[in-house]
Amino acid sequence: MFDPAGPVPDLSGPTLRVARRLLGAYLVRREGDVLVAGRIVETEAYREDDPASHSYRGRTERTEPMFGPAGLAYVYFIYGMHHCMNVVTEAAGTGAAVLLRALEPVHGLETMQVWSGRQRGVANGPAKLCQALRIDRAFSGVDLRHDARLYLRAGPPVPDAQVRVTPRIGITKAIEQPWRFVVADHPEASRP
DNA sequence: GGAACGATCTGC
DNA sequence: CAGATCGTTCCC
Repeated sequence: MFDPAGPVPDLSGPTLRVARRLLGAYLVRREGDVLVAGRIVETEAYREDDPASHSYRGRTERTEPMFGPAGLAYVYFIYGMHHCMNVVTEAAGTGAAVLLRALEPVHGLETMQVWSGRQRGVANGPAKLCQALRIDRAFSGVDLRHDARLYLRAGPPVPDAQVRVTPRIGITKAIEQPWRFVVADHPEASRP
């Protein structure tokens, strides 16, 4: 089980390695007395030299957090109705991040069910996990290492034998890059 | 000012 | 596989 006062995960190093390393870490959401947490089981890496990345064409108001220090949140609004959340990586000045695509609920499942309006599969998708944790653009730019309402905590590392690497999902550029990381055979992953 | 598009999800 | 639905970006 996650420790709400435990250490922050190691977010240093290249984006691909951070995306891999974030598997098994906990994303925690606190709203007043309510605490909700999920274990990260699916991620995707987005680098600055990557045509599929929002940072590829330089800084904009929306993507500004991507160019901040590792550990910031980058949350964007997509398709007129969904939010997706990233963990920013690399040194300040470099635009890169890791998209969180699925969580395994580990605390506050009932709250996630209410917040997401679902009974099952509350966080098995990038937009669904934002619903389950009530994350929206207001959180873009917060420091996930120190924020009181949304933060990361280290978890037991996931062994290599349990990690599957595949191309990223839902993009139209750089579709061949195997930059998606999934905990193998995990029921909460958005896809095998 | 306007148009095209999108790191999704659901339901047919 | 089409449709929802609107912020962001880019071009005029």
